[in-house]
Amino acid sequence: MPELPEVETTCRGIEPHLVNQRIDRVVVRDARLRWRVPKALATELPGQRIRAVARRAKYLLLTADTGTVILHLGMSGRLRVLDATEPPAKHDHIDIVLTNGRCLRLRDPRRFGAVLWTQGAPAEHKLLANLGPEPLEAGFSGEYLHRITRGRKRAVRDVLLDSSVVAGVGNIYANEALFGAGIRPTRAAGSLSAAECERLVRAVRATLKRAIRAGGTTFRDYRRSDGQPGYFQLSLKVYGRDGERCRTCRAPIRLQRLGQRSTFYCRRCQR
DNA sequence: CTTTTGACCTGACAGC
DNA sequence: TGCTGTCAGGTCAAAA
Repeated sequence: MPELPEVETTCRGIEPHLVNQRIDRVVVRDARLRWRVPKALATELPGQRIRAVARRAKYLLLTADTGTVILHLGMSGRLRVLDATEPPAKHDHIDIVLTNGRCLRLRDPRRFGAVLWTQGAPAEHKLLANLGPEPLEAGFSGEYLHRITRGRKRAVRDVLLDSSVVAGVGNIYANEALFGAGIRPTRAAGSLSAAECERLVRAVRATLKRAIRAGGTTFRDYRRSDGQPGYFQLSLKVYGRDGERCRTCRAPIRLQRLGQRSTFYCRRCQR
């Protein structure tokens, strides 16, 4: 469900409600997420203050006094800040209850999400240690993409989804960025010229920025932390539009299976 | 080393 | 209405 723009939107939405607040208790109704939710969460956090809320790739990092909560929304996760007295619904697995009576509540029907606790530097945590550069930061450049794709036969779409290459790009935005750059998702990554890599990097950046500005994409059931939908789905050029006409050239958008997942492209605009 | 595949889950939706 | 099959925004671990 949530890709980088959705996680960023969530991060910005919850941050003002959490920073400098003190944690009263942590309620774990179901610990069976992707990895079992550690008991340390409920024993360590009460009494601590949340110092910062940040995002790295699709992970949210809640910095407390003695450690950091690492939170991933998986495919179906959603975070909201509401009154702690609000009765939990089905799939509302975890509450971080604040002393001001509010709480951060995680709902995750598919339980592909994760909530972990680390006392060390988050960047050195096993899950974060091998992440590539943030797509909106300088480390993700055309020169970088060109260099690391030399000799690679993988489809360029799959390279964009590889979090060790670039962090936080999912299937929707990979497809949208490839349309923006005029490159077919199925192209071998190693076949891209330096100019194409530069175009692709610019397209990834532009697509993500516009999606963040629109509050993310509500394709199925994503919601912002305040319950509002995102609006970027109105701007999608190819994703989910198979059979419909290309907004640029009117040719029908193609759906193709690439690996296990769908990819969408315009045969005329993307080469 | 690179690349592909299977696995983890529930819910929404299409088609019968 | 209800059954069955398919698909889904992620990503790790194991296999090829």
